[in-house]
Amino acid sequence: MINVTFPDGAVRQYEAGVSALDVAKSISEGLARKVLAASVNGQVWDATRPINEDATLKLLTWDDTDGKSTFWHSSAHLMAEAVETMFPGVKFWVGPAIDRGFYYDMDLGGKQIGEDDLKALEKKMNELAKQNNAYQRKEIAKAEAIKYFEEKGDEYKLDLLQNLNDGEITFYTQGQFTDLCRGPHIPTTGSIKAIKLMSIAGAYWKGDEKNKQLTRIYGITFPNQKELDEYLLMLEEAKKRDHRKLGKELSIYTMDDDVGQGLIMWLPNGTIIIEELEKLAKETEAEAGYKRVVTPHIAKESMYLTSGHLPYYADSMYPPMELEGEKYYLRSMNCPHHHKIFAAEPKSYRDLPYRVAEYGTVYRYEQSGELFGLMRVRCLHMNDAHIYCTKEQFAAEFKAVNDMYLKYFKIFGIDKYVMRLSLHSKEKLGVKYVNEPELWLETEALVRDVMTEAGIPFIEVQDEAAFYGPKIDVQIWSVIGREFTLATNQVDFSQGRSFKLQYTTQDNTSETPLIIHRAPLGTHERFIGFLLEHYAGKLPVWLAPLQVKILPISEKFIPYCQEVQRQLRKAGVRVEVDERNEKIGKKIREAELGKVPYMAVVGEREMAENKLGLRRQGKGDIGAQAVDEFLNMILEEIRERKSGE
RNA sequence: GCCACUUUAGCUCAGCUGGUAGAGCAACUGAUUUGUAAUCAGUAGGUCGUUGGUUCGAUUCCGACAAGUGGCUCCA
Repeated sequence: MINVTFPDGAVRQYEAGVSALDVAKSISEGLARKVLAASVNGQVWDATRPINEDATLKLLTWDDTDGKSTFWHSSAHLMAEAVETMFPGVKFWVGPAIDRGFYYDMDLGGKQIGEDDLKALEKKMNELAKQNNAYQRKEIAKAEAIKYFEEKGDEYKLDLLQNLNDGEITFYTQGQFTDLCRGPHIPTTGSIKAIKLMSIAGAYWKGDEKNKQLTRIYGITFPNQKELDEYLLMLEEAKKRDHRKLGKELSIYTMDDDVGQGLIMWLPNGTIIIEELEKLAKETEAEAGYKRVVTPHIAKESMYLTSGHLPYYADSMYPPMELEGEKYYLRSMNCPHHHKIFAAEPKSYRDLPYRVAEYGTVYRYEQSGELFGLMRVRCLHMNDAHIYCTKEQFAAEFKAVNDMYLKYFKIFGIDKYVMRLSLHSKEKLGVKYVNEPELWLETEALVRDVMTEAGIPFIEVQDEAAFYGPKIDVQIWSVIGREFTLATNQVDFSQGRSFKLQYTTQDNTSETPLIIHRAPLGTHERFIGFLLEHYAGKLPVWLAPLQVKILPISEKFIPYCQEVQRQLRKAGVRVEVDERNEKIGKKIREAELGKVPYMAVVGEREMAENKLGLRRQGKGDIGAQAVDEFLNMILEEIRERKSGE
């Protein structure tokens, strides 16, 4: 007999060799039907795998993250079985569970598949699921495994086997399909009741674009149809707040084939948002001791050789223009110009920290397939600044930048993000990163310490640094789940030396400053794209392109409305009168759909009492108010940059 | 850049197996002068992304190119 300890601390005795599924059955049949996998001594196991020793046991169901991912991983195998049935000779690479569903990468031997194939595969998967086949685990010797896949001619699984040893190799079989897999899996295919194959994509083998491209099929499954329907509905809802849709509906920006891919033209509404953001940045930066500068969008090749952009970043730059025997590049970053500003006049330690800020326009030649609405474009406006400081000043300056983020995030109510310490990768020194192994480690430690001391939670990721140093990136997600860096705070130990930037110390010697590159508001493009989604288009009053819409009940009240408009405009409020010959219901509806924060209905009563019949977007009628009373209220809301709800 | 898909009026979308296109909203005109999420009527608007090919005939079939979308690689 063995002792099985449950999450609540209860201990029950079972015969050795009992499976988690048996345990579940001993509790209730209903529970047994729901069990997908089990956590045995903290490891996720097949629910059917025998437990031979004392163990702590947690039964995993659809409600557990590990239960879901086991379910999805098993679904990937089910899909593979369907694929193999329909396309004999297919070779498989890997098929993991992901945040939402699963995928499987495969080599279809040059065969192209399309959406019709997905439908056929779904149908096949449903048939196979109904067979209710068991997922059977088998431990297997390496030699035998190699033999199996050699006979099958599957070089991908053979590649996987290279890194595995005897004793850690298992095969899983369900129905007619056998796969090299560490598991675990759900007990039987029958619990997969609702299946949706989402898309086909190319995926480079091992994620390297020099390798062959495999076919990847994404799918998702659920234990019942209702949850699948809900999931698909949720995706539909998310699309409604997609910044590309809102950007069009609210006339924020436009693009044009004749202008070029990834080149945003900001319409008047979008431009208002830009100007408000810049106002916020300029106020904040002035307060924090930054000086503003303005620099050109191009520079000669020589500067980008000095900066390291041409050796390390050339792929992301537009090709040069030649004139008068010189090559000029459109800039992809503002830093070199700012370094020249630093170098323009001699600096002493008394001038440091020297902080220069510019809403800098940069151009990046992003590959066409990477462009994405406002989030990934080829011309961007960065909330850029560079801080030149001594080593001693670094920690305080770096922290001050982090505080600036947090201050901004509070204003915008941004709370779903991850701070990421992006480190270099040793293998790519001299290729992607400047070749200074010691300095990398030193500055990475410096940043790590600042973050730890400030008590700001962060994660560390290899091979994500800038070419000139490590950075803290703030990661956010678009409504369709794509991850982006919203803001960034970077250390640069390299360009100061390349540009021979120096300051005179107290001892009258020369030192090279450390440089911080920072963009707490990221770029206008990505930040506004993010804000549109974050607010679902319902921007707070201070950012709203149109803040108040005055809606006359009939044309008799237009002169009064225009007078109110004059008053509000004089105070700096963005206001318009809906003078159209329409009924009030329609004017309200359109203002609501246009996401105008305040609507002022004006009829006989309001005009007689010098009032406005107010509505708040999304909330409906909030009662009548005197014009100056309303003006004071909205001015305060704007001044305080209140977030609305 | 690579894989898959999409592209019809300003917007959202119909258009079965090839016989040169339709709706709703928006726009314009007129009527109505309106009290908290769509007043009624009329008018105008499209060489069906571009370009080759197949065909008596192409929005429809095939190819190329462009842009967009979902991924991969890459990134603020």
